[in-house]
Amino acid sequence: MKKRSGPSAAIALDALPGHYIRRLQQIAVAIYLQETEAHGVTPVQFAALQTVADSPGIDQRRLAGAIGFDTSTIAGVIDRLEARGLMLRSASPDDRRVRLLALTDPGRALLDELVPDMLRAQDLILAPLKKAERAEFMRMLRTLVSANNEMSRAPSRVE
Amino acid sequence: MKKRSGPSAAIALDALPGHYIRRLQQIAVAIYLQETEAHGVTPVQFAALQTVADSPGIDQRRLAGAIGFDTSTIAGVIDRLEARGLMLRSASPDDRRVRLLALTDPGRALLDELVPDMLRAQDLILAPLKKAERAEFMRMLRTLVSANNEMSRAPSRVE
DNA sequence: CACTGAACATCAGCATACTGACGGTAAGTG
DNA sequence: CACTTACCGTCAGTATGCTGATGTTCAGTG
Repeated sequence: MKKRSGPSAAIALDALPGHYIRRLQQIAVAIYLQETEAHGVTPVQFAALQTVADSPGIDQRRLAGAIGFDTSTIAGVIDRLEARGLMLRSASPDDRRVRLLALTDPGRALLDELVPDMLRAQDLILAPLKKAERAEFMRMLRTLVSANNEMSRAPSRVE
Repeated sequence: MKKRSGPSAAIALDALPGHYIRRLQQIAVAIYLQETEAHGVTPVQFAALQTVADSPGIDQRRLAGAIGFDTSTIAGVIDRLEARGLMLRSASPDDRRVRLLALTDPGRALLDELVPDMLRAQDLILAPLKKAERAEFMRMLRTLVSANNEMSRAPSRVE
């Protein structure tokens, strides 16, 4: 299998899952940005907006858990959304450590405009696969992510 | 399926390929870093080292193309590898715009130490899948990446 | 109620990534 | 050979991500 038995043998990047996963992530982001260009919302910002829309009053910790963010990253994301007037941060009345999140009306409106474009991007990402393959690919993606969930610093937490 | 039929209906992130691709990329990097922790080489740095090892004298443009880097990103990557004494940049005698890359002896030595750990990480990433599924998953990954290659700013170029 | 430990948000530092722009160089054209 | 065009590397600006540390606040204990 190896081309040489000695050191510095050539390793084909093509054989490495990590390499393809990185490339696919680059491509998925590029497709998303192309389809949603008009709205100026990054993939991460979209995930934050959508999750807060679904669970108004969620705190940052839970938001991070819901999408697999690092809590040290999320502060900046929310800063930018807040600066654009799309999201609001407010102190929790019960626990002064906690900051509760909610969308503003413009935030909800933008999200509504964004969703169709975002869904089109998702279809485009998987378009090169045959229909039956797409479901299979998603199933394997879910298997890999849930089985290895704890490996990342920001594991997904349903609750 | 939808909670509401009107605007701001809940979109399950679970249904979005982009979300899972992002999570899998996070996880793949985390596994790689865990297995190669001792060497302090990031996934991107590894790809650069390996590619230069396979093609000594490659220029930055071609290196970027080989791994799907953006050329504006690669400068910093090489800066750091050069600062650690792992890679050398030298002016091309034929074209003074071009900088040629080569590994130093310590660079080659580090790469040799790194490869077994990196390969173990790759196995771990796909470990949750059954053996037959792994090949299938890689095949679909390749399909998605090559079909959408041109969508990213840094498409892969074999030559 | 003082004390300790845990939890939440944030920050500094480092490393990708992408956009758009720029200076230097080469190559093709008239 | 002067001129235009294209190419290579770089840089500034913005946005994730991770590690490790910090300040504030809460909760459990004696």
